[in-house]
Amino acid sequence: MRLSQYFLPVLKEVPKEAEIVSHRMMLRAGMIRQQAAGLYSWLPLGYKVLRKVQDIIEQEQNRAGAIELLMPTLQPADLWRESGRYNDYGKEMLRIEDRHERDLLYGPTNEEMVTDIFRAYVRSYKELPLNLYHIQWKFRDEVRPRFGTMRSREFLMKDAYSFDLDMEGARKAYQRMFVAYLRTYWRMGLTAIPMKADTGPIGGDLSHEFIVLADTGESAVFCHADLLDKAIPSIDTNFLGDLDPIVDDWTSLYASTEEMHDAAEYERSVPADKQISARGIEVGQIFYFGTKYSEPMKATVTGADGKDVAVHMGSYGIGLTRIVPALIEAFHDDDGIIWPVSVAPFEAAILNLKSGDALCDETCEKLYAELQAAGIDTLYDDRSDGAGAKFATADLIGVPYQVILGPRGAKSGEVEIKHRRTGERETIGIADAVSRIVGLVVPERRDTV
RNA sequence: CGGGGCAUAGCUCAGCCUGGUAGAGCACUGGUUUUGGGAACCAGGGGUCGCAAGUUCGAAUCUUGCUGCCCCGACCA
Repeated sequence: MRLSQYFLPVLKEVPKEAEIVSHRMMLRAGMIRQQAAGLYSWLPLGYKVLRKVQDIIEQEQNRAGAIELLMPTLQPADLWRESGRYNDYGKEMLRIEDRHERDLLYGPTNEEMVTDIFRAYVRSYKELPLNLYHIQWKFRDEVRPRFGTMRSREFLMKDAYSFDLDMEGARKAYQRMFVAYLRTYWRMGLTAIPMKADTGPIGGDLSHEFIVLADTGESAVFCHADLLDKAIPSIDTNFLGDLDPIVDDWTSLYASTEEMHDAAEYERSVPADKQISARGIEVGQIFYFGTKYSEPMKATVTGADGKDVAVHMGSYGIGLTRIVPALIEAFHDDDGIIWPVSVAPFEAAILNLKSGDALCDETCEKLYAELQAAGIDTLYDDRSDGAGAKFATADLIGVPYQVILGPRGAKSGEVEIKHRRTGERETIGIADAVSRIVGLVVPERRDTV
């Protein structure tokens, strides 16, 4: 993309409403625009990141055997009356009436609707297990939305729902999502730790929140330090096989959010030099809830013994519009964002320090064409601005690798490659620049391991 | 939902206390000179001072009501 042809409204000054670093940087980098409290437009740069996050989530959900569909944002109130939640949910749920005076609601979640789809078509235990997911906009009328898209009223969420004949089947479904989540966050460059979470009235141990450690996190968390560098299940993990060893390994070390924290157990099981007490951002939750919806909504299948049983369900959420700011909280410095390659809006940027100079223009055009031909998602800063402005913009929007070319280099046949994350700079012959960028970028995509 | 605060140019803000022709920096337009870390100079354009009522000869400024937004807390399947 040529920057002169793009829409990238970066801000030099910080809008006063932004408090935390990710919110400030999303506004400054021209990623989002607030339209009302808790409502945001995603501008091109922000939307590009959001799409990359979505692609990774879809790939890993599909790999784990979940099947994608799409349910509407508006739902009939009657479904929620069946489960009893229409009255229970409170003012967080946005209620709407259509022209025929039918009660609708803007969905805050989709258990009822997916259960309705399931019960309409599935009759036999032979059709199980089943896991259906979608990625759709949700709305919760938060009393106090804040921190930009970290806690907005309208938000994009991946929610998966598993259906199984019994508790044991549901446990396996849960484990598949557990492993898929480990891979999903890792692919985005995030270290997300599964922590014991509250299961409410259901009980049991089948609920985890996936937490990214960050100073600005909303909740206090406690965990064993070794969880921070545990190996991630590989791309050839067999999701139809036995996942117990992986899940057991990850859940054998102490990790808990504040609500479930057991201080005595923490002190007893975690050596003092391994104790991590920090703040964290919840970027996902997986949850087994049994027959909570299948019973009242009569989502049953006929078992091998000829008897009808209510299916055991679980739900598995990832907040996409929260992951983007969480990534920024995890990866930034004073100059701006530092995107991991796998979610970066552009993988490399070419900075033409003297647009209008014939040799600079010609060399940059050639590099741009070659990088694109090599499959690198490239931003070419061909604006007529000064060098300083180009450096500042590139650093702010966080492109992982900058290919910097000025009149000096154009003459001597060299470019400078700046690594955004480390600040490292290397000078390299122009002829070698493209293969060098490919060599740096491709392994960091994390899409083949 | 309790408490606090803010609303003036696209952005950050001054002016308000003590009523009298609406300002600065950045951004934008034209021009000249620049060009390796958000350039300099010259000349321009841009405002129902959030909305409504009131007080006054006169309101950005004082009063009342409303709306929107932010911060702290409570809340967060």
